[in-house]
Amino acid sequence: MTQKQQRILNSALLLFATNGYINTPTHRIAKEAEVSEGLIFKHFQNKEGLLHAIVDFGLEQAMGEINKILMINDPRKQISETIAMPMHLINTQGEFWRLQISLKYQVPEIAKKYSEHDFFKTFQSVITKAFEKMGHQQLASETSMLMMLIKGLFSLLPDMEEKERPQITRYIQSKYLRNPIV
Amino acid sequence: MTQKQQRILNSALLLFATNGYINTPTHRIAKEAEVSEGLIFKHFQNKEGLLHAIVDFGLEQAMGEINKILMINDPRKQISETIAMPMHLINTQGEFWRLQISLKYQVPEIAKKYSEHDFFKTFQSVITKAFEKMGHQQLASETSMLMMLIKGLFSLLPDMEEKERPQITRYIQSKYLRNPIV
DNA sequence: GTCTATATCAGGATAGAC
DNA sequence: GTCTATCCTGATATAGAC
Repeated sequence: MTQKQQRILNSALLLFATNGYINTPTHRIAKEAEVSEGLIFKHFQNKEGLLHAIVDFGLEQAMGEINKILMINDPRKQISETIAMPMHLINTQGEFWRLQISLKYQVPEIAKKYSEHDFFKTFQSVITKAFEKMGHQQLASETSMLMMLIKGLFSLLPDMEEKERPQITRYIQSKYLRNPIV
Repeated sequence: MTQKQQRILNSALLLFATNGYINTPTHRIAKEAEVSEGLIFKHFQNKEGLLHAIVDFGLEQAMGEINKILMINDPRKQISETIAMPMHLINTQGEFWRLQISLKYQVPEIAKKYSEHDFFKTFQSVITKAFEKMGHQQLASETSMLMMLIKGLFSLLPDMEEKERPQITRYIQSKYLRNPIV
């Protein structure tokens, strides 16, 4: 990975996250990264290749976080940490998650492909197993309900000030753990 | 409003909602509506004009719903109905709200402009006034919290089956009304 | 690895006839 | 009001030199 390659990735992530993938022409990325436009294509084949490089890297980083949760024993603690995950990820990889969320509306096919990524699969399985340990009845519906709420967090949090994020996160945690949904 | 004008609006709404505004070329709309491409521009000046026509109409319809809530006396009932609003709107104007939600990620400037629309202003003022009547202390933060949750519903519900939508709606209603957030 | 120059093409928009 | 033909621009992508 050369210096310029790195610069391209950084600039692209920033621009994609800010203005959207579709609304970011490659010449804009080149300008921002101070490289020639052609270089982008030499390194990443095409614009979509560039996007993939960014997303793959971002999800790989995020995997680290989810693996931490996997190692927790107390299932209630696991659920609680899972609910806090969107906040943690958005606090640490803000641009990436902004981009990630926008993909669904910009390049649905690609977003769909990534929704099958290990990261999201593990996310879901952590929840299911935790609920199982807690002895919940309707595993499937409990799980999908919580997944929904978490999706909601992913789309809400990026628009909030960082210091406001814990409030809604704690809200979901407390209300959810107090009496889960039937 | 001629027949063909109507057909253009219908087709555009459907395509915009399904594939996104940016990903829908005007010739595709023309084909779907079975009119010539030029006609779109004669009637709506440009692609953006077409979008405005669609959104203005959609929001006007939605205003009717919010006005119903305005006439309710019991503030708790008002809050409860407000939380149910995303579900009602998405059930009745599904395509339009799919589009509306996607705009933020597709044409941010336009989405921003519409976020100042009467519809959203009224929405917010209904909540504030209801909380006021209920004697809440931190009006501003209570209101913005609920607005957040409602935004979340708007982005979640379109992806759920219609019959699953009441569940999460009722969840928010019950949990929220039982003990609102501090 | 990197740049410059250029090909290609799709999509938005206009002109003019009917 | 409506259609056909056409223009024009901006964006992706390639070629070839260094």
